[in-house]
Amino acid sequence: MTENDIFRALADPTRRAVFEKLAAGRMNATALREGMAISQPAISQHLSVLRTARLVKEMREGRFVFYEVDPEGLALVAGWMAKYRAYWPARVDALKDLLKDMDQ
Amino acid sequence: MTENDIFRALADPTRRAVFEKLAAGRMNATALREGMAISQPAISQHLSVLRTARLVKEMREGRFVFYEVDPEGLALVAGWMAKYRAYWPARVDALKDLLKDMDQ
DNA sequence: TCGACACATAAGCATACACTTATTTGTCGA
DNA sequence: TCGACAAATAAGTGTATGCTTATGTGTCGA
Repeated sequence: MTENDIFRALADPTRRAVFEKLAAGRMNATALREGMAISQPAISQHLSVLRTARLVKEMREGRFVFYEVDPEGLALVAGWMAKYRAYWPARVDALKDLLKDMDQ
Repeated sequence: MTENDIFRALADPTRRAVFEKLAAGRMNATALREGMAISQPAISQHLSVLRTARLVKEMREGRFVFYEVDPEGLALVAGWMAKYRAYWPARVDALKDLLKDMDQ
């Protein structure tokens, strides 16, 4: 789970889509696959990459494996971002919203 | 300059190193190359990718081209992060520092 | 104005990566 | 216990990517 693992994991649009789906709530691999034009092994491989990056974590339950967002990976992205905070533009609304949410 | 451009740009360790160097201050391509075991075209190509992602911007001055961090790209990463703020771990110190800095 | 320099572009190459189909492993319910 | 299902792994393939050397383009100073 290095910075490299994370950014390489996030570089693929399909993986970001998977991650986004999981952000809505935990889900098993088959449910995750629904609506995506992709094979079962492909999803499995993507999940493996995301898991290595600690962007998701798995919870085995019988023959199902539920996946959910792992905050650890996000924290590392945030850590990377923090290094460049001097360059964060004040005008970016997204950041302001961010701040508001965190300030509670 | 899409989300995809950004994350693909950040997926390469050499490009992140270049970006980090630029975060210390603007620099031309040749200066940027110093200390890196890489050819001149390689740096030029990396800068092109970073520029497309709006992670850096260029300023031509005579025969030099100075590069510097473009906040635009960082803002997009922040925007992506913001979507998952529900998962941000309170315990992550980096995030707290982040918050402190932003709260000024 | 001409040689040196800064940088970009062209072309080619080896490797990494995302995907596929086939198969394996493991768990459930009838 | 056996057939169906969930998921992972194996193996192979086309394309993307990061690198190189060679060359082009533009700007400077002697």
